[in-house]
Amino acid sequence: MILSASPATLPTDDETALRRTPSQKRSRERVEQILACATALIQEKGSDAMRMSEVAEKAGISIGSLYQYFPDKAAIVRTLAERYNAVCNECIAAELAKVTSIAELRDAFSLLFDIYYDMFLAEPVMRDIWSAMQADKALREIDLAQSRAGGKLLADVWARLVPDTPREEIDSAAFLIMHLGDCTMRLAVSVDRAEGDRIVEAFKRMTIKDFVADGPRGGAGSIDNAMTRS
Amino acid sequence: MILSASPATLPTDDETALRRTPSQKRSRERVEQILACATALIQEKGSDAMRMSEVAEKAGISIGSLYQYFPDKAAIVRTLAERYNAVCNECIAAELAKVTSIAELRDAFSLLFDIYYDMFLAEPVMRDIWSAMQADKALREIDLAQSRAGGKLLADVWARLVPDTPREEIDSAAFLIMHLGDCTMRLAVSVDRAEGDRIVEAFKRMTIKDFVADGPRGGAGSIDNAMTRS
DNA sequence: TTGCAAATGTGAGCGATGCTCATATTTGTT
DNA sequence: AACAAATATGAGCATCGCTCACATTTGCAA
Repeated sequence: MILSASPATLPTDDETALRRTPSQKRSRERVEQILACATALIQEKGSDAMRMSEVAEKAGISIGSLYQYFPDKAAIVRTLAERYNAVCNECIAAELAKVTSIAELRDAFSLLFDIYYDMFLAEPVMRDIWSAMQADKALREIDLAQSRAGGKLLADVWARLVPDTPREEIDSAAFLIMHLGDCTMRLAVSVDRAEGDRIVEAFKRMTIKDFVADGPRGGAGSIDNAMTRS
Repeated sequence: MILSASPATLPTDDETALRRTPSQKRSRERVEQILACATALIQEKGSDAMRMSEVAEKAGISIGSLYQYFPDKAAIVRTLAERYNAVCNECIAAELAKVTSIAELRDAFSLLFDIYYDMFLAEPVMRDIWSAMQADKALREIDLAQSRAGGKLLADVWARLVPDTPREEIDSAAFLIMHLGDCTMRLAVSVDRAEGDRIVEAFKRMTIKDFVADGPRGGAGSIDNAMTRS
């Protein structure tokens, strides 16, 4: 599991998500333990079926203690979501940093979605959390913020490569692509593996055509550029 | 509102969703009234915050009567979802029926997503239902079935136009495009109108490039066809 | 019209669950 | 040792989906 493997390198919890900032060592450990137990329970039965009483019991603490740190059940899920996002962000930033040409952008994008797909396949908890997303408004906002952040990274690169396209258009297209990447992953892992693979490939081809055609508006390479623009 | 405007032309309720098939006129009216009140409440406060007691009260019936027809709260939402789907299906089938060339397919697709976008903009209840989707497994399956159904319509047309592409690949790509269409609509209506418009346009361009390049695999029109295939 | 079974209606209340709060215990500091 | 701040506790409250035993209405045959 991504999170438990290297908790030290991950960002500290968003303070807004915690009810009380743990100042003593014992309580800081307890927060980590709560998150670990919640992760295990989500893996076992899903975030929806996860009971706060179960989390407390598994962590060996009382219900009251649980609520000392997390204002509500959703806050636990949100904290985990933000940690997963941080991992994704590092991947995206690392891959896009190297890009200096459209061909490289295409390759980076292809690789990025392979990595992303592997993560989704390997992390049932991550999948569950994104499934629960729609039910929680705050979680949805975290998700969109994530797509915006990734989209901005992509748009910065993209804008440099196709300087004649309006920035607004680039931003919206990059935001959309990042978001649809998420959607594609969720879809791909919900069907059988063979179809999941075909779906991910189809998505990559679709988006890559966007790049090869020199930007979101379609460039000289696109046959029907004039018609599409009208 | 789509549903209340022409309830007679809509498909009768999926029998599996109803606990008891209403045989008398009174109860059939009651089912419709329940759905109408539920729609109003979802519009007002969202399906999550909608209380069964409120639905009963607004419909002027008892809690018990409510549960005579709908086995649970989700069943009400599901029934509404299926009605919205039926409307969408008719649109898709109607537009795709006319298509005999790739250019026509492109135009039909463009028009289809404009219609779809308008529906999403005009129907807050529809939006809410799709947001609640992830929380309900059965609802998610309805959604995927819908994408599969639309995808099949698209794949049939597509396969005729690009006969050399493996059918499996076409099916997966068409399924993906339909699903991503949904995702794009949900995203577009969750941001401000100007950005929503740009997002829908970006999606259409992305998918249209897919068609113009002669199929999901990319055809002779695609510059880097050989590279993409490898 | 009357009688009767099937259909439909009712709402008190059960069970489950997220969460609170008054109180008890532990920790760090002087 | 004393004390305040931090932390821990769990009985119990409030909410909500849903059930069930019983009442009422409807359609129909005699």
